[in-house]
Amino acid sequence: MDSSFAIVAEPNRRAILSLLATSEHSVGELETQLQMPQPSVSKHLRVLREAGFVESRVEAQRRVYRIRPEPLKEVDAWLAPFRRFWNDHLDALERHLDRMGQTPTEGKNR
Amino acid sequence: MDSSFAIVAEPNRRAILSLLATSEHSVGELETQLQMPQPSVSKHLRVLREAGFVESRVEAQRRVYRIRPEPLKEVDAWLAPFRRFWNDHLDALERHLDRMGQTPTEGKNR
DNA sequence: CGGGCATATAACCGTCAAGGAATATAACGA
DNA sequence: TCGTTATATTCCTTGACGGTTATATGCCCG
Repeated sequence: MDSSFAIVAEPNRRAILSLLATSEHSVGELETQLQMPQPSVSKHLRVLREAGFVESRVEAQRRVYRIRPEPLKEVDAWLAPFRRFWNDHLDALERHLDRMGQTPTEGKNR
Repeated sequence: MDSSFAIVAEPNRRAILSLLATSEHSVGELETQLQMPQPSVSKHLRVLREAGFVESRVEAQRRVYRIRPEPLKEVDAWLAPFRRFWNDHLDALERHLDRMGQTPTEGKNR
């Protein structure tokens, strides 16, 4: 049971997930959209399914796959501590710097 | 030059990044904190450096590493289309499920 | 200059996972 | 039932990656 990151590391799996992000798709649809051999698609879907990234619904002879959010949510959660490196609203950063005693000479005009 | 996801897939590299998320650290500090052989740390740092996840500053005989946000930012960006699966206000989620087709399983609250 | 500390690189090895080809399973229609 | 479509599984090979050990590089200080 490797980490969710290892699952998402595979480019084809990311492609599959991206397609499923928009709407659910059958194996055949994924196959043609990605121009990738069917056994490959099935194998990646198996990995994704067993890792909880997708689930499938049976519809006649087709299996229709859709996203399951939980594992990607974990990935998202792991990123949280890093978001401040880019997201940070400027004012929060400024408050921090202010608290640190830095008087940013000038260059901050408002 | 593989994708940023492959870099982050490695658990030890994630550990390194997590440590650096708080503050910068020298190689030796990482080595002891993670209880991992020094060559391993250096190799992972090399991978992280070449992929742009970290950069190093020379301080006497030490190299002090710190985070560079860009690649993680890319990862974060890739997640964007999926966020609506969990972040979204409940009613948006319901709209989504409606669009995805009716799966009248129970448990419609969370 | 020489020795010691801090970090990087090299070489080797084992593992593991992805790709491809062939085949198996399952469900539909006639 | 048979044939066809849709998907899953198996087997095999191959390449990449991480761990380990040993060695190299670089910098400081006596």
